[in-house]
Amino acid sequence: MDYLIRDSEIIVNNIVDFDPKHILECGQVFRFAQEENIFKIYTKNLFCVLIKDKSCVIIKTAKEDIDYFVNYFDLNNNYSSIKNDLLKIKDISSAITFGQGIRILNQDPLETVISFIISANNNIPRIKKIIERLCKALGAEKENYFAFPTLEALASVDVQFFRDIGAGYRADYLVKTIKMLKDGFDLESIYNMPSIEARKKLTTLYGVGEKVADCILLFGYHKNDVFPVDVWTERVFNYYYPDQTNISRSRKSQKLTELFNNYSGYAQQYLFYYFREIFNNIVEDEKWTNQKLSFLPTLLA
DNA sequence: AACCAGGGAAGAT
DNA sequence: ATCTTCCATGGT
Repeated sequence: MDYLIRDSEIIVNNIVDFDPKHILECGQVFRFAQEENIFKIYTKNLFCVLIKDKSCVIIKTAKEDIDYFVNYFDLNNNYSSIKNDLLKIKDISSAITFGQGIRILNQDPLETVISFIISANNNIPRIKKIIERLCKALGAEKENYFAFPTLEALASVDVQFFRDIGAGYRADYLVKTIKMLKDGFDLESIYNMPSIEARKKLTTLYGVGEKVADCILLFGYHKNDVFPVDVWTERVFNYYYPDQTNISRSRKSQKLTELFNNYSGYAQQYLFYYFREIFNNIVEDEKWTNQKLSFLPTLLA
């Protein structure tokens, strides 16, 4: 076991497979704050603090929420073994080394659905602000933060509310989807569905297309056999398959899923995180050689 | 089929 | 400093 529980703390010893920075920056979660080596994470109506030490990470939370966070951080999943299996499929060792501390969180389905509708065609700083305002306006007030709103609270407001918190044209999608959820769309039933069927059901929600559905399946339901393709992972695909850059995103996602099977979600996270970072830093970073830069034309195609 | 609909970050001029 | 581009979905 890579962790132990002591009172109201979880101590994670294997920090090769657990890095708060990697976990929080790989695009799966929006409610967190970082200061030095302290990370605050808000999820559903719960809260925890991560303290990064030399050789361990300490997760502090309320004693009664320990079990929730063991599951939330996916602590009973062996990421060393996942990485090992991934490398047998394709040599993505640089991506795995770069984002070695990534874990796929087990997030609340309702929060994931609402958050990723907001995420569509949007940037992370703005997504975070919209969700913050949403929680502040409709979430239960806790000691130092606001919980994510319940479905009932979400259903109590109108389109103008979502416009006012900055959701833009996604306001309509949110109102319509929340009404569907209120009218009996069963988020729990998704857990037991095969991914293909689950995706079909999720895309009937307003504002949920294929990419958003895949994010919900991966981050809200831990379905590992989906590969969300956004602008960054499309560049990953174009890099590996320079002769197929013109096929649709949907086909690209399908091809990547065929390649990685049940490891698709993990592969997506390592590859997304690595390619986004290297591309963002590539121009100003002088240590990148011409040889390493040579893949850029296909990467950007 | 091509375009638009918030808006803020980030790059370009 | 100000302009332009980016972003995923659904409707026209």
